[in-house]
Amino acid sequence: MPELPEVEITRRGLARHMEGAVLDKVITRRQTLRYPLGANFVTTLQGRSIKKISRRGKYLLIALSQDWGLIAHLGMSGRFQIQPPAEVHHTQPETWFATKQYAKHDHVIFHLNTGATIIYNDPRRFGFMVLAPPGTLAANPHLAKLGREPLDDGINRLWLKKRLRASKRPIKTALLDQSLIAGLGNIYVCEILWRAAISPNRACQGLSVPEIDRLIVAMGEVIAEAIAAGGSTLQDFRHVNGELGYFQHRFDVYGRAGEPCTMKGCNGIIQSQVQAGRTTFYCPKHQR
DNA sequence: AATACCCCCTGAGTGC
DNA sequence: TGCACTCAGGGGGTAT
Repeated sequence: MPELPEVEITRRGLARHMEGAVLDKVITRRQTLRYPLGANFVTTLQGRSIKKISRRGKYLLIALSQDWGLIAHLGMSGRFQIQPPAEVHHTQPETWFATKQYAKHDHVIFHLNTGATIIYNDPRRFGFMVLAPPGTLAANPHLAKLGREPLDDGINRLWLKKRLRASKRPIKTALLDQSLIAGLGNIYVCEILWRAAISPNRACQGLSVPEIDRLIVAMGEVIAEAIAAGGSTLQDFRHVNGELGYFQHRFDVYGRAGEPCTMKGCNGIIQSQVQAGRTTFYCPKHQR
């Protein structure tokens, strides 16, 4: 489930098959996900070409012809699936669409001029898609307040120190704050703090410069490794079921309450606690 | 201004 | 086998 690495893997898969293609037909099987798709959703998208797919935090940004944009968020359970081109699309398109069987929670379907089909499935419907009229993408309320990207070199010791200096809240909560750093979620925040050997309960303003440095290094490593792990599973849709964004990745601390800590030289036991309504996993022995 | 809480929704897992 | 209950990786609105 989607944090920055999963969204990035999804982005790469979608980009490979959607960039340069035209949205021949768009089907909405319900009018509302987290938010209403809008009355102009289908009519605006159909016939438009896809120029580029990028990512900001956990948001997918789909740039379309005539400068329109589509912002997509996967929420907790959103997935994109790519289906290979089917010959029948071209010979009998209307029959094919009329008889097509969709899975439960397949909400939005994009049929491309390449013959490929992209299906958005989201059981919980915390995800959403919103159109951005020409020129409005950067100012969109969902994106305007996002913080820095974890893999950008814009995150450095001075900047982070300054942002944490005045805050009494726990570092765990701060790392989940999308207006500080965009893209981290509960799993990877736990992993980052574990690797940086910093307790999730530490107040932001009490972190030393060496600790902030460790945090920055751990953040870069954990996120880059997760993307690499996902990238290695990303295969051509002709050979797999086309599921994007989910991959086998072993976590060091998340979900491991009661298990021995695997940090080298540590013999602690992983604990869990609830912070700001979210479960935190950590090793009380080496995370200080 | 910063922070804490509650809510949206379905499915998977657990215990009885 | 069924039922009740808890929990889930996100974000936004509101209250303090």
